[in-house]
Amino acid sequence: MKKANRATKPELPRRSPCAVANTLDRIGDKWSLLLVRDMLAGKTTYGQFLESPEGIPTNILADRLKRLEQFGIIARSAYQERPVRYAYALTESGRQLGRVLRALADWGLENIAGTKKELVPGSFVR
Amino acid sequence: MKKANRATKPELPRRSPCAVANTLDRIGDKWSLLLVRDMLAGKTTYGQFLESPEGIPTNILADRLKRLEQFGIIARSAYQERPVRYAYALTESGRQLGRVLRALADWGLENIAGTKKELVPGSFVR
DNA sequence: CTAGTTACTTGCGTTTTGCAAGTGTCTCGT
DNA sequence: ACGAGACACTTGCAAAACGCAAGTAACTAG
Repeated sequence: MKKANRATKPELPRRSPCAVANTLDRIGDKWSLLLVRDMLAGKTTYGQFLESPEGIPTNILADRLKRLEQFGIIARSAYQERPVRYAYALTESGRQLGRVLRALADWGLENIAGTKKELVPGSFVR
Repeated sequence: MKKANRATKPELPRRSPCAVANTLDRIGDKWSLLLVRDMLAGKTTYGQFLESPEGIPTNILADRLKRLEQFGIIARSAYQERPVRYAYALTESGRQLGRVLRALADWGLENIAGTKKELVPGSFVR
């Protein structure tokens, strides 16, 4: 797994100047947007993310949190000392991904049988 | 690479009933939505997809076209016999992904410096 | 008969993913 | 003071996905 010190912006190799391509290079994988979904639903800690029904592996979770932080989509802060515990929260930039989430959810609801809108009621309803 | 006969619906293992998760399992990778973008911009052939600036590898392209067809997002049809040449086009379901593309493009434009809205003018403007 | 075009497939080395287990820090109960 | 437990990760390793280059198949045009 990639070794990168927390909170330093990585210069991603740019495939093209396309806004869609560049966005996908940041959040275009199977897990990143699920974490954003969870945060929009109010989750904030490592442990809470692990509880989601999709079952993200712990190493992937740690990696994605680091990436999202580096991209300025989320921010990490200690919510208590002794012992130190961290909370993750969406930045303004991250909150704006709500529109993407909503579009994805709407598409799934219309086009995939048996899918449900929310796991946590009231999270990203219109 | 996965061996699957064309146009048969694959039963994807369902990570959860969440609409977002299920949508991501279909199109949540670095290439699928770029193909949808290209089709919204009017591209239809294998050769045209290869011309896009991101430079998709040929085996990935063939695989993604097959997947998207299996999910009912695009449809393949021969646009000429002798020699047989194929055209790919979005289905109604695929066209509805335009909303996702627009959300992703808007986010990129606002949050990633140096990104541009379109490669082909008039493709998926509001 | 040779070259060119289109649409792929195949091989293979590299990277990413996923599962399980382990580590470090600190609290609490006895 | 000691052991169990919670939290937030890290490490090792096998399996899957990706990416590059080259090869194949079905024609057409010269």
